[in-house]
Amino acid sequence: MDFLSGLNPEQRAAVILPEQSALILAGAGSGKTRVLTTRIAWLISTGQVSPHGILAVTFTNKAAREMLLRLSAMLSINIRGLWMGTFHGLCNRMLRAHHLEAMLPQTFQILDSGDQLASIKRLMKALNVDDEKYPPREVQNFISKNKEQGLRAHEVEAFDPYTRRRVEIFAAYDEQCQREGVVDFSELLLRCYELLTRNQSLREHYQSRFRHILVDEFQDTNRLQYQWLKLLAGQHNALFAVGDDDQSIYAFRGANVGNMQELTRDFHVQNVIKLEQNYRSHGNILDAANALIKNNLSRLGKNLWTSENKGEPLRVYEAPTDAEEARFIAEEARQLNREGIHLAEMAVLYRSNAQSRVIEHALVSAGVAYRVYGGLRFFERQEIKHALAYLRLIQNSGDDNALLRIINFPTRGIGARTIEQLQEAARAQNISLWQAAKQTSGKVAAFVTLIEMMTGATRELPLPEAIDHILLHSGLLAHYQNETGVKQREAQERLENLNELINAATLFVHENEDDSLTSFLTHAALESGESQAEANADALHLMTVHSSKGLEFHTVFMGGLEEGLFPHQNSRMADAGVDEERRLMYVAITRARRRLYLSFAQSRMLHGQVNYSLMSSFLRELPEKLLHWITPRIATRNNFSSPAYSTAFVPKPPPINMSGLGAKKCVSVQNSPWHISQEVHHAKFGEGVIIDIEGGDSDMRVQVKFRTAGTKWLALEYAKLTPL
DNA sequence: CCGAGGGTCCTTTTT
DNA sequence: GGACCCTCGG
Repeated sequence: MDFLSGLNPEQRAAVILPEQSALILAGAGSGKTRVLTTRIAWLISTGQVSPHGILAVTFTNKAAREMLLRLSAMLSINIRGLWMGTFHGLCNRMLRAHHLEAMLPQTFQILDSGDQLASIKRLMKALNVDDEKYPPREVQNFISKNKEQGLRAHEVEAFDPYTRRRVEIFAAYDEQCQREGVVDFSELLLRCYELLTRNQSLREHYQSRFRHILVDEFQDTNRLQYQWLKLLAGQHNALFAVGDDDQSIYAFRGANVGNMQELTRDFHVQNVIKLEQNYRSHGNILDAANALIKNNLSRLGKNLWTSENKGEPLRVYEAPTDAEEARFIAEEARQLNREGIHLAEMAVLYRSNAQSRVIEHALVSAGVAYRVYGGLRFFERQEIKHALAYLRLIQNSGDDNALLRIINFPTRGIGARTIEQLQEAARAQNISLWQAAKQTSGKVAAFVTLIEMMTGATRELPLPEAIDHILLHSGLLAHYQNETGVKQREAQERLENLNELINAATLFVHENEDDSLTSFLTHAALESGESQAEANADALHLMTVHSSKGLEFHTVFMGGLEEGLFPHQNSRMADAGVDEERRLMYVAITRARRRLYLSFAQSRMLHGQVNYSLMSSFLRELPEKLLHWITPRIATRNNFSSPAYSTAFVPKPPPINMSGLGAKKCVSVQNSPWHISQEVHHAKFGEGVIIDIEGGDSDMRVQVKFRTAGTKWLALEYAKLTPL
């Protein structure tokens, strides 16, 4: 088998495992996608199973596409019968095929999280629920979390009135969705799971079909997903799970790393294969990653190694301010680019999105092209959702969400009062808003006529032409074309996006056998699309550490390594939160192939206020010998004081903008050895940073933010503070 | 029906 | 600082 050549012994062992369940612990950069695809190719080409007998599951559409692409490059035979997709995509497929058994209309629509929230708000209004006491977002979370645990409203344990009320809303919400023929993301999974649980013949059909089930990123599965897999695997099928517990960074959205241990128990996994050889990074980078992640106690255990050389040390930069840090990154990226590294081969990673602003500003100033990942996706844009709502209403008149979105957009003089009356009428007769609208006259009736005309006119049209028709006759195009003044630019962009929607539909029709409207709407919901075009342009990548998972770059800038930001303050509360933050840092480090910059700032603008922080504890966990400090290294790291540091490396004192007290403070700062942002040590409280200073020479008091002991005011006369 | 203005919140995200 | 949401006034 020529595709087996080039695999290392562990990869090969994983690929040619006999037909049994297995857990492959695949470290970062160890070639896990290759192992997965080669395994499938090997199973098929050795005749052990036909493509028909394989189910391959991923989390993202991107991963599914990539696997399919690689697989078709390896195999010459037709792999049509093979099911490959995301959990949601696969569940959708089963539900459509068995919609009657699943008690859904064939053309059921999928609610994205925004639609779901709108749906919940509408319901709560109808039920007269106080949205101060029950914030809709929280209710949404409550519903999704429970569904992801496999629980229906009546199965949720509610011991307090607060939870009981939320359970009631949960139940009413599910009823509303059922009535309207819509399904939210977690419902796709839960409904499919229930379908297979209740329907023995269907379950047995799929069980006997999918002899091999392969799962990517297994550490990210939630409870329901694991149960779904277990159900499909039954007693006899082989569940081949690939994952990395050290890269589990999605506990906050329900991922359960424990599924890995559970898998080995439930499926009597004989041997766990570890892929530890890394094909991505130089040695120093891996050594740093290994040293860091060792501090997590509950691990399955793994140590990355490479046959490559050590490479260069990690470069550490301490900046006085976030703006300075950004300026450094921009400058360095520009320099590297001049030396021949493509901008697209570099990435700036950060813990939270708010950090991108300063960096973008610096990049603009330095004239460095960049691209920010994340943010609004194509199908989530307001104008696209409006256009799709027309299509949804045409498709399924029971879709109240869709009707409400467009009944007065573009404005056609139907006000809030009219809409309320419509909702009351619908509720009273237990009918859809559409049906209620049909009973009225006047402006609402005109709207009904408009939709009916559209329905008739588009029935026989190919999808792109149908969309074109709707854009024109709904008045959407005219609405944006008529925008003037400050909004004109924005409207122009929206018009371009609407045009792009027609292109997307054209492409969709070309690429899919099933080019029905339902299919397109499903596509829009399940694949919200790229956030920005121009993927080919050579631009520096900006993204959160989370979204960098799975990617790699020649050079990585990891910014904002400050205690409280990374690890994030809020993670201290969460169960094993700091461990998850550490895994996140591990992900960040292992993105770099050749060069890794680690930087932090003494002060940072956060929530509109200047914030002073200590260096991240994660940076301290990295072995000194792997690091090269670009700025003078911090004194504590040497165990001797470094006078050079404070004088040479605080070019300008951080701004203090309290007009009245400002002058006094500045004097104090200049005359005393203490200044804001200075790192200090206290005999009892440990290490901290000065964040405020008050009083004169003799009765001077400083406010210190300690690493562990919180923030305290200390009188310098009494407190034993030593500069670090 | 719109837009200005005020209050509130602020970690991470895919489907 | 700024995104978002709601309210109130024209």
